[in-house]
Amino acid sequence: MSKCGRKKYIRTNLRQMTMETIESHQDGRVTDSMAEGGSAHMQTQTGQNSIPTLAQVATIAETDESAESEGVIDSHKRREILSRRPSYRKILNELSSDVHGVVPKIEEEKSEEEGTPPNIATMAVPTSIYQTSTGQYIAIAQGGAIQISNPGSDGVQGLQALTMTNSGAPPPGATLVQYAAQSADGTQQFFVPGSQVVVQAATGDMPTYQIPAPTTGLPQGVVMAASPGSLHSPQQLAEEATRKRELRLMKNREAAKECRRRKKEYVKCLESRVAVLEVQNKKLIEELETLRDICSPKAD
DNA sequence: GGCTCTCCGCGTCAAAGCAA
DNA sequence: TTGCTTTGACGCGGAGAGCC
Repeated sequence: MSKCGRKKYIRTNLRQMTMETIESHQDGRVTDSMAEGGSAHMQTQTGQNSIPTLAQVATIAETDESAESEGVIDSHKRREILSRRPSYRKILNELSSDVHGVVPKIEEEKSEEEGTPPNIATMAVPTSIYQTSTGQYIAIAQGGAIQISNPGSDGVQGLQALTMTNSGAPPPGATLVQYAAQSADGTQQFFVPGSQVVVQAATGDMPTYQIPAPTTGLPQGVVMAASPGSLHSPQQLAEEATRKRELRLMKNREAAKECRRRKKEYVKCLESRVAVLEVQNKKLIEELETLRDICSPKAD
């Protein structure tokens, strides 16, 4: 069996286990909501049968539990929950609001910490971080110092000197950045926050990029800076499409990492929850046995 | 040492979810 | 409706353990 074959086998088993969990719930209190879908498979909006996810199972379990404790269930709400794809963050945060102290809350975006390239994280806290089309990171500190790091290098090794000029008559609030392009084609593009997108290049051997202070009301977020000049030629359009794709892939790469981290945290929380409930269950069984002994003494 | 198995993380794609 | 985010699924490669 190949690697992928084995993985698929494991996944299939996981799905099977999940299905069994769902089916066991069909005998219980959530049967009405499950019956709406017609089967244990979730009915998606596109009409496809999809396998319920771990999170959905957890949601069902959570709903089941709350039904037991509160006795009142909004079936419509449950159907709504079951029909949606879950968000680990949301589920975990909801759990944490229900069970304080047991389930740690997933923190919102730690942008300062997680969004910072590893090579820059150990240096002075920058106010802006840009990425060039070649993967280099450019950090602009509050003092105006600019640092460039290569993604492959470690720490300060990737730093490159950068020349800043304020000569001439720059527009108010603008800082002129001169960066000697070292790529083969001599082109450099920056990814800059949306509120700071104005990039201007001078013709000649040394391209000049202008990054004014954020004065616009544009939403924050990393936006790829368009190369100077018009984008009307097919080649430029193709380059723009390529840049957009690279940006999308980069974002999705980071999103996937974050999603996996959340999923791991979510699974850990579920495991700890299981442990707590098992202990509770054991205690209740012992209590029940004790009460039985008291209420029905042996007739000797 | 080489081989196989198993686990893990990553990058990518596609589709669902969601907010404006 | 649209654009962005989130997440399941897939394939790949690396690492560690066990076996020969």
